[in-house]
Amino acid sequence: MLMQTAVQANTSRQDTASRRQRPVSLHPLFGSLELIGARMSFTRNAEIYGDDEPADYVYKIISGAVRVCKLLDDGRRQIAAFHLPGEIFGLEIGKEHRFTAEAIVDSVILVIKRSSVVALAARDGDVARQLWAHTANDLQGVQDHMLLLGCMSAKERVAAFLLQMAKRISDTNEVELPMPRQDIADYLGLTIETVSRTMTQLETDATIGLPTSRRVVLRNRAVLGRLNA
Amino acid sequence: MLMQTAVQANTSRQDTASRRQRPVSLHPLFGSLELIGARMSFTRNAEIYGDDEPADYVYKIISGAVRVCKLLDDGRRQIAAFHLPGEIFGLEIGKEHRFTAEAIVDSVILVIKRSSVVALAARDGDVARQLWAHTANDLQGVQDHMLLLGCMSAKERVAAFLLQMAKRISDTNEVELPMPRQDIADYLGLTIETVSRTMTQLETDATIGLPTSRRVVLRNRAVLGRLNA
DNA sequence: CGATAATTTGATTTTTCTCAAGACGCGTGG
DNA sequence: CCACGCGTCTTGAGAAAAATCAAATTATCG
Repeated sequence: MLMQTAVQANTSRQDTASRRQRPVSLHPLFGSLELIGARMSFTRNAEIYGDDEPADYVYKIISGAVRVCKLLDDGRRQIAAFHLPGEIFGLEIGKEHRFTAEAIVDSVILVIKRSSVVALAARDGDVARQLWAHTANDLQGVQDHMLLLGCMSAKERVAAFLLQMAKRISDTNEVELPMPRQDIADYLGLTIETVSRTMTQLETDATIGLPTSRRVVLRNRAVLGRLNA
Repeated sequence: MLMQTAVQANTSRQDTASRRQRPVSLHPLFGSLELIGARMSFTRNAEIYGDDEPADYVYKIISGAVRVCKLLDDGRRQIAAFHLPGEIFGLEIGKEHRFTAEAIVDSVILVIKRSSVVALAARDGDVARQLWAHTANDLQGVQDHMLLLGCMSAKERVAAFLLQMAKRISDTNEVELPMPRQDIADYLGLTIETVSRTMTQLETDATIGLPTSRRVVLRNRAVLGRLNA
């Protein structure tokens, strides 16, 4: 259940006054969600919701980062997506979540009752369309990810990942990755050693720079991009 | 453009009278589509729609089988999904298709104007929800596929594929696969040789039988299922 | 400063791919 | 009816990619 988990993980909840001062998001549908959601804090590695739990809430990241993943019985893990501030996750059409969501770093997350969003959609066709659009957008993301997992070499996967993160996090040539190597590995369908070696290799190529293990400088986007095609 | 492709591929179109005799599908939303769609025939390997073409139509398979795929510049191909009779594909929220759809075998397909479905959704909230549900269902399929591509060994992928096809095609222990080995390989992110070898190995194990290369008998579902976890 | 977690690196094994060739199935025409 | 050609499938041998196992190095935090 969300509340059990969240309450355990929650270390502080902003009061209503501080919420009101926040600028409203520009996101078409979910801008108004700030008004009906509650902020919650999750510490690093805290579970936000679990696989098979009721999907009674929708989440929007205020700050931090989240991984959405599935853990198989034998310990193998696939990370389906990373989410960053401003993004919405956990919206399902079915009754239950199909994946687990965890905070990658300490995160503040807006938690909205799903029923209130769905009720809004029932009255307003625009909102209904935006729910559809949101799911369609998720679909597109997973489809792109599928191409990566099905077609690409380790080097291509890492390159595609770095380009994607640079675009999403800073849209510059320098990124601070919020997630550890193991998360990157589980996202890309590789082992942590292969991710590490590939990064080193890209650095040796002078395709990227690695001031620290988490900080990446894209030195040659042409090469990184060509690795995709 | 659909019409260019489809008209080329189309060899016969049933007349209105014969369409009317067909039983209406039980699918909640799309049952009524029979009334507003046109039947078209596509020969084996004919393109139904192409990547980046306008997504002006939605498709429902009457008979045959379809692959939805993407071809990369360098010739690598990823098959995102197979579709079988009764299933709907090609529904997009954006203006253009993001994948290519091709007939795997000679197929008869109902072609429906997207605008007529979307117009219906604008008036009827139930229909709108069903469009959403359809996309959510696609999402679920791709998510499952992602787990397969990201986590599983060749043997596990083939086993999962065979179980899935058996369930969808006949729900018995014997299946006639409509697609060639190369399609299976491109679906599973493997080479044709690895698929072939894995099939042979499963047959040697007595886990499956292979009366012909396309016909598969599931002899030991327990073993096949355990390969998934 | 020490303990712990995260990352990198090395050596080796396993898996899968690649390249090559052979076998099989099927339809066509002799 | 059989031979031929063509597309599909299987099999084998060797190469390449990535995984695994193990250890060293680096960063982080109290």
